[in-house]
Amino acid sequence: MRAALDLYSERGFDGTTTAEIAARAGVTERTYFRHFADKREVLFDGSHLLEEVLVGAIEDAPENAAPLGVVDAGVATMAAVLEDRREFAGRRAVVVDATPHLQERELLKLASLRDAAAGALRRRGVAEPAASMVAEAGVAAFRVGFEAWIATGQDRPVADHVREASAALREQAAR
Amino acid sequence: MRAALDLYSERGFDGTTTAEIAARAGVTERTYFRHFADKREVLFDGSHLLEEVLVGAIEDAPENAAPLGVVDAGVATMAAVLEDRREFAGRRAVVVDATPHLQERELLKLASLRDAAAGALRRRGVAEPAASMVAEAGVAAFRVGFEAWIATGQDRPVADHVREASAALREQAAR
DNA sequence: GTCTATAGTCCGATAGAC
DNA sequence: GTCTATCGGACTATAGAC
Repeated sequence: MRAALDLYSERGFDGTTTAEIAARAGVTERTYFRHFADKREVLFDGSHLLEEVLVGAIEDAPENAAPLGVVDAGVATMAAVLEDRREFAGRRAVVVDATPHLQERELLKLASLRDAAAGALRRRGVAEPAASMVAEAGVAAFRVGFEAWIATGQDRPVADHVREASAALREQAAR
Repeated sequence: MRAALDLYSERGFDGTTTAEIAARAGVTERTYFRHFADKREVLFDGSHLLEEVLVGAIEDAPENAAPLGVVDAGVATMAAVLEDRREFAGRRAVVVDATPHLQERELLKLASLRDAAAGALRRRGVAEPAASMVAEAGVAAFRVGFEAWIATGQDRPVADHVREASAALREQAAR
């Protein structure tokens, strides 16, 4: 993973071959593909951990709490996990933003996060389309907040940015 | 485009080669790649048209209309464009839902739609992060409404489903 | 670890429309 | 004369089969 991020940063995603990543990591190309399904996946390894945090937060929330509040709290918790990895997250974000192929994979991971959150809400009794829309809103706040955190040089906690994004949506919905 | 959709429906996306698509359309493989950047793009050709509809609707809205209302109206208009193509849209949705590679591309197109809407809102003076969040909410309503339309056999207008999704989010935001 | 199919790029040639 | 469409061959890297 480190070898890949370094190479993608140095030469760009398209300018890097899987053989080069494998060589820098000291393994063969076949071994690379045994660990990661494709050339992109190497940058998305920890994403299922975030999903567990979000789903867990939704499941553990008080029974009759408002769905949007539950999800907003969950995504803020999830964001806080990234606070410790700010350097890796920042370098990774630069590469992803520069590469459409990586953006696609990132969006698929966010969609998986959103589906998991919507499922957890439905299990709490939230009906459709409310469950899907609340999940979308939460993941959107996470994404927008994360981007602002990266863009502003990470001087404020990422969870603050995320909460600011969800507050902005609530305000607009009330107009 | 017809050749590709037919083949993807018959044999699946992975079971179809670009050479086969080209052959069925009566051109060479090289010609296929001059029209479409890759194997996926052939199913996403009209998407920039939807973007124009949405951005146009946002630009033409009354000056001090509420941003979320403007975007909701815009995505409902955009959805209505698909009403005429319900058969193509339905067949296409089946293939996309079955194929992660195509889902990724679909998500990228939705992200492009979202960025275009956020940009149009900023030009109207909406600040961040409100502009991004309102754009996310609108595109989410479009996606959720479209899926419900496909899932229910298209017996009600797609724009109805989209409006129902945005109404559900407003309701949740008020709790 | 070996072998192979296929997606996708780069080079260039040709030909009709206006 | 320029624009745009088709086509061909050779090539490389990704990714899957075994």
